[in-house]
Parts: sequence; C-alpha cells; structure tokens
Amino acid sequence: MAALPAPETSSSTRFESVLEAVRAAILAGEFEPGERLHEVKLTTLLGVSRTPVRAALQKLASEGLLDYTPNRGYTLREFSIDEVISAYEVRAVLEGLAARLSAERGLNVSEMGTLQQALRDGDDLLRNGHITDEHRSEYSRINACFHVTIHASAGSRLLNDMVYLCQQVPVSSPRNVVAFEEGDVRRRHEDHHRIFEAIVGREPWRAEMLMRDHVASVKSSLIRSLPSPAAVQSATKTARRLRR
Amino acid sequence: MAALPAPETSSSTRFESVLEAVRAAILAGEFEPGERLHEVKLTTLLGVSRTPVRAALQKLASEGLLDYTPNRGYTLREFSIDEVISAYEVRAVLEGLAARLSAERGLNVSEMGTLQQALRDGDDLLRNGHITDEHRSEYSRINACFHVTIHASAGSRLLNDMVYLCQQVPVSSPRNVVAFEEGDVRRRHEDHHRIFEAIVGREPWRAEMLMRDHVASVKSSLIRSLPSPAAVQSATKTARRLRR
DNA sequence: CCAGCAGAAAATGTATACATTATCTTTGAC
DNA sequence: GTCAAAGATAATGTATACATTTTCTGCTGG
Repeated sequence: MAALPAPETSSSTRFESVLEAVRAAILAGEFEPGERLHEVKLTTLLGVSRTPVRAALQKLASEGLLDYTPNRGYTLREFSIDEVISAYEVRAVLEGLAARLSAERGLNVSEMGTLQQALRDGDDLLRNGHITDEHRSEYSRINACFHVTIHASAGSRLLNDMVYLCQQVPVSSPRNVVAFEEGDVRRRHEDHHRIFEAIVGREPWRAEMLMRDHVASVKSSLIRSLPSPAAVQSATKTARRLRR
Repeated sequence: MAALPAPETSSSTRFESVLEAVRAAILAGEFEPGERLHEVKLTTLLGVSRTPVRAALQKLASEGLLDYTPNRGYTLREFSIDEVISAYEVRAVLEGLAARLSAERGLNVSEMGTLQQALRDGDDLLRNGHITDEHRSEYSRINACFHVTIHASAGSRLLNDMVYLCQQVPVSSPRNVVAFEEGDVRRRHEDHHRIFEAIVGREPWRAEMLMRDHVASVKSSLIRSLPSPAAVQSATKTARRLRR
C-alpha cells in the first residue's frame, strides 16, 4: 500500500474528496484484493478525520467496490474474470432495455440533436483512413455521449443508476482495456447508426436487440483480448467447473 | 410525520436498527414524497446520536429510497407510476438474464433440490380448490424462494445486488403477489415449472424468455390493478411531466 | 407592498473523545 | 512445543462538541 495523493483540491466537501481519492487509489491498484482498508490509516494518509473517511468507505461499499462486515470494517472486493464478464452481460441487457424504452417513448428534440451530433462526429472522425490513438480517445468520448443520451431518454432513474453500477466494476486491465482494432471501431459506429434508426423509427424490439448485441460485442472483444486461452475458457463457459 | 417505533430490538449495531426503523417508516408512508428527513429529528425520535442516523440515511440513499444533496441533507424520493413500472421492466430483464446464466452454468445439487422442493410445495398448496389469503401468503414465500435460488445460481453478485435494488422500489416488492387473483397464482406457478424445465434442460434462451415474460406479467397485473389513469394521476400527485 | 440584505436560527459537515468489539500477544498448563 | 485463556492492543461503533453552510427572519430602503 503506497501513499495517496493529498486531496487538497477540496472542491466541496471532504467526504467527496476522500471518496475520489480512495476510489482512484483502488483503481490504481494501491490495494490488494481482500486487503482491509483501515479507517485510521486512511485518516493519517489523507489528513482528515474518520468521519468523512467512514462515509466514503460506505459509499464505495454501496457501489460494490468494497465489502463490509459490521465491527470488522471494509475490505477490497476481489473481481474475478467471471464477475467482469457478467458485468458486461448485465450491462448488455440493461442497455438493451434502455434502447427499447427509448424507442417506446420517443426522443425529445434535445436528445435527438445530441444523438445526431454524436453520429456526425463519429462519421467525421472515421471518414479519413487511418485511426490513431487520439482518434480512439476522441471516439471514446463520442461513444459515451451516445450511450448516456439513450440511457437518459429511457426515463428510468433506476435503470440509469444500474448502468452506472455496471461501469464501476473494475476492469482487470486499465480502463481503455479493450484496445479496439480499427475494424471494431468502425463496426461499432455502424451499430450506433442502426440503433439510432431503430429508436427514431419507434421499433422497440429491434432497438433492444441491436443495443444488446452492441454491448455484448464489447464483452466478446474483452474475452478475445484475455491473455491465455485457459483464462478465456475459464471465463466463458467453464462455469462448468464442478459446482458443489 | 408521526412517531416512529423505538428500535429497542437492538439486533446488533444501532446503525442497523435505525436503518430498518427508518426504512419501515418510509414504506409505511410516514413521510411525504419530497419531504426532508432531518438528522436531528430522527435522532430524537429514535433515541440515538446522529452518527448511526447519518449512516442509515446514506445507505437508504444508496438503495434509491432517498435523494441526497451535499449540505442539504436527505429527502424522500417520489416514485411515479412510471418509475414503478420501469422497475418491473428492469427486474424482468435482470431475472431473465439470471435464468439464462443459470441454464448456462447448470444447477448444483443444493439448488436443484431447493427448486424442486419449491415446485412441490407450490403443487401441494394449489392442489385443493379454493385459495385463501393464507395460501397466498404462503405461496409468496415459496415464490421468493424459487426466484432467489435462481438468482444465486446465476453466480453474479452484481446481478444479485441489482435485483435486490429493484425490489427496494416501493410497491414493486414481491410481497405484492398477495394481491393476485387465483388464476394468476396458478398461471405463475405453471411458469415456474416451465422455467425450471428450461434451466435443467440447459436451454438458456428459453429460460431467459420464459423468466422475462414471467416477471413482466407481474407488471401487467400491476397495471391492470391500477384504478383509472386519471385517478392514478391524482392519487400519486405525479403529473406526467411534459418532455421538452 | 415588495426587494434585498443583514443577522439569527438551524441544519449539515467535521473532528474528537469515549465505548464496544475484534484481534493480537503473552502467559501458563499440559 | 502446542494449545488455550486472559490481558493488552487496536480496530470499529457511538456520542458529542464545534465548524461551516443553509435557511429563516425581520429589518430597512425604495
């Protein structure tokens, strides 16, 4: 466990600063899976009292990053490959539902504009030949915008919150783990066009299926990018391991 | 806002007592939608200090029952009919996914036994003619057991947590099965048999579709049981807001 | 009468002391 | 040497005092 950067930003409340500092430390791998996060240690590391630390830990536990046991404090959860994969499964069905609900309700003017802009931006970005890392990073932003807008247009806060929770599951490799190949990016942008078409055309079922497969394809890319074939096997179907 | 029952049960920590007391009070309708839940008032009502109260409020906010704004505390969320309905939509796709994953992984001996027992218990309960309220209550327990076992057998904690969150939405709890008519209960028990069959037969797609429709049917029953749309609106004080 | 700005009241944010529980260490018996 | 029990240590749970922010109140000026 290394030292944490002091949260001297203190934009608003200490609780929020601590929350982000600890979250960042966790995602940066500063703690081992299963390791206990002692309140007092964080207290001295961060230079605040136990009160905001406790609040932050509780929040992180509610997001699924930590485990909590009364009188025994918080420990870092372990995220198996299986857990990460099923997080994508969950996200796929949730985002599929979002697309369906969006198609049922219809887009408002603002949402329509945002989605069209995202599609145009993507078109522009991918028009010219080769794709650089910078392109990928920019497309990542556009991609997020597209998806977030559809979540919002579904009009369900519960659904929104749950997609957020899915995205809090740490990925084994860094955030941009799935370094998509150029073909993948183009293919996924095509998906966006079709999904938009289905939503605008008020085809709920089609929108749901397209979005579901769209997100599931990320899962496939992730599996493809896993190190050893053995790991892949254990991650995908080999929940066939002996179940007691 | 009425007085709350003192949490003298003191199961283990005060935090947990307060959590359940406040949750119960909310579900019992002791607070108005949008009403602010002041820490100090709860403090005096419950006879504990602010510390466990704050923790409980934060937990309830993470479950989606309360809204939180820094420096402004917690307010009771409003749950429009739309929100409740989409909670069922979400639950339907999540439980559908659970059934699919369960069918892919296969059941272990314990899960198999539990499900078979639940099916047998249901058969016994519904064999004889008329269904009383007591029957309904007992079937509610069996129903919960059946579903919980399938969620567990899916092997994803994230999925489990999310189904739990769906059930925390007021009025969308499975307890409401009690309100079903006799035909509905029988039909839903038949569903259980078929879902079990699909899981045991390792038919993921069929299991998902059956479970999805099974849960969605609860939504339909709910909608059917609603008074006229106009009455609903006035009763819930939730005018469907115009989408800009 | 209303708008707007103090000042007061009250609410939440934070630190800290103390209580309770868990965990570690030491000691003693076998 | 191992095990167990008792005390010591350290962790979390809780209460409370104080700090900061919000919210209410009432005044003043127009």
